[in-house]
Amino acid sequence: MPWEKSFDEEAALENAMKVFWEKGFEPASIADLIEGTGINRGSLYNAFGGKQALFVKSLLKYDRDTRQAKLAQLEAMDNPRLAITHFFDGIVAETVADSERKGCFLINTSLELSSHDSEVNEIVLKAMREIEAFFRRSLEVGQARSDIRKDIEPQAVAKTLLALLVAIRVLGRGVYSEAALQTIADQAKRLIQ
Amino acid sequence: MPWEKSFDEEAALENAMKVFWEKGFEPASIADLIEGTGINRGSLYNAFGGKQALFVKSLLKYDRDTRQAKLAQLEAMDNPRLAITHFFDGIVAETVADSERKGCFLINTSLELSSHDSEVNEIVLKAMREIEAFFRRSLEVGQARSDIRKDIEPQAVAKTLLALLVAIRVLGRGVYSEAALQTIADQAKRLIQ
DNA sequence: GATTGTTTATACCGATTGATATAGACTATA
DNA sequence: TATAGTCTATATCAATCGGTATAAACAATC
Repeated sequence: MPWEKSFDEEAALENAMKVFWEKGFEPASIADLIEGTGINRGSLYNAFGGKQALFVKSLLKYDRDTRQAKLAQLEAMDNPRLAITHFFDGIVAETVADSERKGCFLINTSLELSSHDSEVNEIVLKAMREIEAFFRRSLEVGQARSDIRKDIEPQAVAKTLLALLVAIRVLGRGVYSEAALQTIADQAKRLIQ
Repeated sequence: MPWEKSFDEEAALENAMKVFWEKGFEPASIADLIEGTGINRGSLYNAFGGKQALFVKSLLKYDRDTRQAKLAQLEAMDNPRLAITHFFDGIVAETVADSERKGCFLINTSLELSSHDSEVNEIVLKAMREIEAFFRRSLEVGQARSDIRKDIEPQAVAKTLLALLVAIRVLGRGVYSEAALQTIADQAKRLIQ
């Protein structure tokens, strides 16, 4: 064996993800990705395949590191009502903390690509389904523990919470200020009070 | 005078709008616009300027023909609660009726371009602001007529209604089925009951 | 029928796109 | 030190992008 890999493939993927997240699939050029990752053109193609493959890897990494990690953390709180509350407050805080207002990579992708690429579409759909499932599960457990009002339908309210989440992410990209986003988040919390 | 204009500029703009609506600004090529409008390359540049100018004209036309027309129609009902109810039911019906699931041109644009182009951004922002203002006005009038519960804050609920509208438009592009969208619409109606 | 302005049909421009190929620098093993 | 594998640097590819230019076809006025 001559030489083990030198550049950090995971770090490169992390940087590629940021480029795609910020610009989207089409507008992100190979030149952008080369500059963003810091690795060479040849290495990039060798390590990740092509632009499309790198995008899919980036999206999966985002889903893993951001969405799945967040849901696992909230689930571990073992306090459904508080978990949902934290979720929404966290989303607002996260949205306004990002000076670039990139929004959510998954939701951005759902509007840019989902209709064109079935593999990407599947990733986005799975993420949405699992967030909704998390809400529903939380509502049901919360109701069982008499911590969430029992006159709501978990199935319907879970969908509405996902809707409000999506809206905060979309409107947070430039339309609404922090106060306006927090207003929506507060209404979400009010739904399950 | 030699010859009056022959091709229908308004019809061409209508068709250009559909192309941009379906594909978005970047992915829509000049070739697509030529094919979509049916008019020639030279005529297109002569009549509309360039791609960017044609996009702005298309977006303004959509805003005029779709959003402004809809709000005016609902306002004319002079029944705030029913107007909001009709609005949401109509959006769901409209969303699922479109087999291409194009969503809302304005909202799609807000995610693709608003951060890059200030003129486009202004058009989108104005549209959002006016929809929210319509909701707020409707809620206030409805409360004054004791037709809408008075324990809600029009300002906050108007923002939430806009959020749910945005979400229906986004999730309607491929994530959610008609039933799921209707569930969200029903929750919106439930908010003001 | 000549003139005038609008349309269409192409050819073309420079720039950029994603992608491939090649050559050389580098480092760890043998 | 020779070899093998990985990296960088660069040249290049065909295709496509938005936009411009040119010339012919066309119809209404004079």
